[in-house]
Amino acid sequence: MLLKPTFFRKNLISWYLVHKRELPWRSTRDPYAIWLSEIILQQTRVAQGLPYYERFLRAFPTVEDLAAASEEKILKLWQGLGYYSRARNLHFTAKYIVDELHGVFPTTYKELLTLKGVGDYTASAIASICYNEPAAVVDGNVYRVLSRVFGISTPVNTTEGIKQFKALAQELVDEKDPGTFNQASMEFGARYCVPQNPDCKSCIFNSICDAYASELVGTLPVKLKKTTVRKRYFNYIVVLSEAHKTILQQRSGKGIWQQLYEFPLIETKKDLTYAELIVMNEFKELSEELCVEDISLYNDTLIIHKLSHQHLYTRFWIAESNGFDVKASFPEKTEVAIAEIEEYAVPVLIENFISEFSVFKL
DNA sequence: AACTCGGGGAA
DNA sequence: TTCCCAGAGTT
Repeated sequence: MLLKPTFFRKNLISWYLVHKRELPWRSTRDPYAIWLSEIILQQTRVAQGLPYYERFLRAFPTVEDLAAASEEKILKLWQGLGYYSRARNLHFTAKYIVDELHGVFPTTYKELLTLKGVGDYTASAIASICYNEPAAVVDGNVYRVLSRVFGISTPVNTTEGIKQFKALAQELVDEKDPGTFNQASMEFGARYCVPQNPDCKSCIFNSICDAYASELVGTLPVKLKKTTVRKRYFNYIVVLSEAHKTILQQRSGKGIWQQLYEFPLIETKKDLTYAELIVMNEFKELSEELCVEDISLYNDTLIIHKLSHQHLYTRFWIAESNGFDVKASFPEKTEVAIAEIEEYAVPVLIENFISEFSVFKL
């Protein structure tokens, strides 16, 4: 029973050294760069995160630069990447490291775990890659590889599954070069032991793989199905003044898109017709304050924006106004010159509208 | 233990 | 369409 872990460990690293991709964070052990890359790559494919990593490192070469930046600027740079709390935690932790730790990163798994936005995976990744600490990482790739090779059908998204896979990975991790082992197990899952139709016939592990022997490759890893998605109906009021200005407001409180900007929003339980919208008190108050003269529907067919747990059925309403003064009546709303609208961090739903709406062009 | 938090790519 | 990605924080 000692044979399989040894075989797995040795061959995995050999495979990695031949097949690994050259990625920018693989040519450094600077904890700032590694930390930044790991935060960006949480629940994010390498191809999607890579340009963001390059832009962040160019804009903020050191943790001091990041700490000194405004949250607005960081969120704008993060725009489109999703899971925006990562950006806010990134900023918070940068300031913490500069202000409280004299700009020096913690060097152990245990200490790294105390940083906001750094959980078990990220603490293990930084500790192993930067400081050679044998802390095993378990991400989506590792769950897949280990569940198949070792034939483990415990659901991965349960307390028991998380514990079991972490223990197995910890048992397997190379004590002498944990950083390379960790990256190898993830790379193998991402590039070879893929979710759908992996090429098992040519796999270096097909002689020891439990799932291959028992034809369970298609059913492992086991994952408990998630809850159903919630439907929401968004009506954005895009105000246009004669002075070429519009109104944006910043989302606050809990929920999606915290701190990002959007047009004034009227949310309802069901889809709204023109006649239903204009008799709503919420709409009447808004249009009165903003001196709305005329309103028309921009998108005839609903725009469906899909998030993990929500489907947003969206309509944009174009409201023409002959001028407004938001400071007095709506302190939470911001008057924005249309020419400067791209300065604001907005959700992709809003960005898509801005880039296709003719009035906003040029 | 269950929920929430984005967006995009692949099949 | 469905699945899932170099997960973490909150309830």
